[in-house]
Amino acid sequence: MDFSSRQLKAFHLVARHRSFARAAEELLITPSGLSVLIRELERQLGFRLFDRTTRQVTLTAFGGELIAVTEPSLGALDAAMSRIEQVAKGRERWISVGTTPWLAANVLPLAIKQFRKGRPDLHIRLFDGWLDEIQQRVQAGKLDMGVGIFKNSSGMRRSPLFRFALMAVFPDQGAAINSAPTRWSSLSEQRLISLTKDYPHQLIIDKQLAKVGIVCRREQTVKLLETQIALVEAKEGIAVIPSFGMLACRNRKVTMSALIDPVVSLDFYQISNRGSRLSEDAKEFSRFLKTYLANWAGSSSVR
DNA sequence: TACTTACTGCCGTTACGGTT
DNA sequence: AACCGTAACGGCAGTAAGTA
Repeated sequence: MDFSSRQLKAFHLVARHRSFARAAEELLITPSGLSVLIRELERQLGFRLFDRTTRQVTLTAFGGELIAVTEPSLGALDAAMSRIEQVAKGRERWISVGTTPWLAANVLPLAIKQFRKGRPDLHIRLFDGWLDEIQQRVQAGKLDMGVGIFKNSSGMRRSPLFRFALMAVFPDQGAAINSAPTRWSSLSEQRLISLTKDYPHQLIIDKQLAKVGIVCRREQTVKLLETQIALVEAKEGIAVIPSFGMLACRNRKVTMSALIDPVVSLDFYQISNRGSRLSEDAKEFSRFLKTYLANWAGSSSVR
């Protein structure tokens, strides 16, 4: 069996458009040419990919299986080709990094700005999305790396970037940071403003609360860290957040306090595709980010 | 060794026919 | 009329064999 990436691309286009004519248009060939392309692919594979009449084109069961198997590879191939093309064309170099929206809005841009002072030739493309979305893109080769609280997963290379602590956020107590730490046990009976379970750190917080047998009155569950902090400011309850969330508290009348007994840490990881080597550029940015996060945490005492 | 020629395979087109 | 399939054909590039 020996088929070309062009045949594979043609197959995906016909599957997507459910039409030879429209797929051929996108491929910039005539429908007849596309028909031959698909027929030849089917001959090489030894099975039909589409059931077609002059009225409709539908994927066969085998075609459906082939789509599922080849989609990630084709995506990775496209991404790799476009990266190589960019390097070949403009000598400009790109790496792409995915992270969650809050980090993408509050932490990464400044890190990128600082990194680019030393490497103006290397551009960073930032993707903001949820963890599963980032993981899928890394797997498909559309992102060089992802940054966040990722679970270990087969096919993914995961390495720790930084460790954050959990902190409690209270309505204003006269200072941004309360030097006296807060015990988990003292959260008992507090009204808690939580994030949805989309956030892995919320699961860790819930687990810790359950572990030490604390029953909090679950006041509200919200989607954004900013909303969570704003509700604490409005004295609707308290929150438990990762220390990197301190940025979100800067312009709010709230007081943060380190949580102890026990100190619970939150690991931030960098993930990349196990199947492909991380480029030297991506490795360089990764090393920079590690140092940057450590300095950033130190300067804003968020550890 | 360098060049020419013939062959082969790939990719595409046009023209036309069949089906809905 | 719209759409897909088939047949015939052309252009191009690669390869093997022949020749000076």
